[in-house]
Amino acid sequence: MSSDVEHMRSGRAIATGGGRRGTGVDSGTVATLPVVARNPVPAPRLTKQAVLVEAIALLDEEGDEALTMRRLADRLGVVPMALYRHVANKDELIDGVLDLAVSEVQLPSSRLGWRSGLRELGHSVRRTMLAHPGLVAPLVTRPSLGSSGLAIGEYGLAVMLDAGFSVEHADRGPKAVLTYTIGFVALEVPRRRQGFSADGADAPGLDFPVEQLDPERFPHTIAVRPRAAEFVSDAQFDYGLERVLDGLAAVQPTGKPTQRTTTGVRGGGARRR
Amino acid sequence: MSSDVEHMRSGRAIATGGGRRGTGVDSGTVATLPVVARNPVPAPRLTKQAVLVEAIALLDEEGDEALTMRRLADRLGVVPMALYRHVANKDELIDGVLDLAVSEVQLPSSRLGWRSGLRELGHSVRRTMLAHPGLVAPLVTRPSLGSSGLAIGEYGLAVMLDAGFSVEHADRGPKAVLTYTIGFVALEVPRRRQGFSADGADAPGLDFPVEQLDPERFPHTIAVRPRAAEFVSDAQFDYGLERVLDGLAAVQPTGKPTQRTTTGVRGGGARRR
DNA sequence: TTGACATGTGTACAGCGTACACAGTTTGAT
DNA sequence: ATCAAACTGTGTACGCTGTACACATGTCAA
Repeated sequence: MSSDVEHMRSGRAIATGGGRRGTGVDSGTVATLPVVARNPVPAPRLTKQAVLVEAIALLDEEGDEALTMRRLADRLGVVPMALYRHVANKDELIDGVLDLAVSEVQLPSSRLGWRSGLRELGHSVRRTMLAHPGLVAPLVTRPSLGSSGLAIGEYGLAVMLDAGFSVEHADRGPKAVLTYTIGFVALEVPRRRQGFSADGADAPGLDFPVEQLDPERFPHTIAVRPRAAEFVSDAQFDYGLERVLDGLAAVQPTGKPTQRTTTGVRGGGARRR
Repeated sequence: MSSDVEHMRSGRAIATGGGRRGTGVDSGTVATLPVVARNPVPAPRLTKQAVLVEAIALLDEEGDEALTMRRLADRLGVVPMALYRHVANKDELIDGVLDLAVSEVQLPSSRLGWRSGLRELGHSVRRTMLAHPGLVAPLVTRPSLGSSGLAIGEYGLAVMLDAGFSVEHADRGPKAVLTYTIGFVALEVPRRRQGFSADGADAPGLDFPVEQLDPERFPHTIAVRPRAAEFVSDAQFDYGLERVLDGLAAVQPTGKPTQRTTTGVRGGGARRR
């Protein structure tokens, strides 16, 4: 879950826990006010959590360009500089938001077997990223890998080692799956953003209609044209994912045969179980 | 050829700010010379090409954050707004630069066979993008796909159809390869940017040392730790790429067996044993 | 000569991230 | 009970960004 956003600071210090503020024992200068007027509630101060949560909401609602310190501060009813008491700068804000989103990724059951496990992992990652399209750019752009990312890695590792893969394969296999998955979503998101017709009437991401392609240069592209629009489809995602999984099956240690539906026979189908 | 910097028309005294435009080049003398010194040469005007070429140079030399209209204009010895005669806005500039870079991708020989062809294509794309790290973010971020991108698609399609793959596989297979490749490079570039030691002493992209991971939560990750740094290695790239290719081999039509080459292929070792 | 057209200049503006000095409240030590 | 230190939010200000707009200049066709 989200919770562990901050703790990774080496020193404790940060803490920011929820409840620590004590009862106001003093009275002091406040005397000018009636005693009763003191608000017993410690006042809901801004916290890093609150900032990150609001940031992700802003991102989801208004897109990545809308995420500015000023707008975020506005939504929190606060002046822009107030945010800097809780995040060092905008980069740290984005890292925090990213980790928050990554923490939403649902890890598949660990009883699943390597193939189903990795497949579900890929789907889960894609689902989460599509829910926060504004975070895809930061995801591929930033080097940081929060603890939530580590948990994903741990899952992949575990499921592969359990299946009898060597350490090398267990390490690299899930990385390949995630690389493919993240790459797909990264390419997919901007193409979804600009509308495209699923029937392939016009290929998304092309600056010009297929009609005016030079038949000399692009004979096959023209012939296959109706498929161009498929770059962002579920089916295309599944297809590539299954190919990676097939590739892993091909190097699986022979000791434990998996239910790969045998038959190198075409099968062609994207999904196999 | 980036040096087509300006030309400073002699006649013009108007000034335009004093000192800048230092980009040097010609004719220090001048000034206060006979008024008649009209320049008969039509003057090498700024062109869109020149702007794009200079932009890519700026990007490569100083990183993506350095690519601003003002800095680019400076390098061209011109006022910022002058650029807008050649590109509609910064987005179009970036699209142009991106397409220019993509056009540098060397397509492998078409006699190569699907497996080697796609492998070389992946390597070629990666090589090109690593040569222009500042362009990776735009590559995954923008929906546009210039004609150079189409040529890459055409190549993949051709090599697959030649090998006897069905239209569906010929369409989707190369897309899977490219998705993986682009995803890998996208993840790789920011991790390369922040230094990391290849020996895995500290894993890149981690905000904290492996030592302080909770052994309960991350047992396998800790055990495998030396491999963490490998996220950005050539070997990891090759590994995943070979898995995708294996996956395609698994759905290859049986009619034409391919030489599942175990040979050669650049040092990139991820081979099975 | 004229005048349309293309190209580069200069100024200006809104918006961005954030440095810095300050004010209010809360807390801990005395 | 007092006082100093510490947080946390405020206000102002700076440098940088992309780019709208009006204008100066150079070229070429009529």
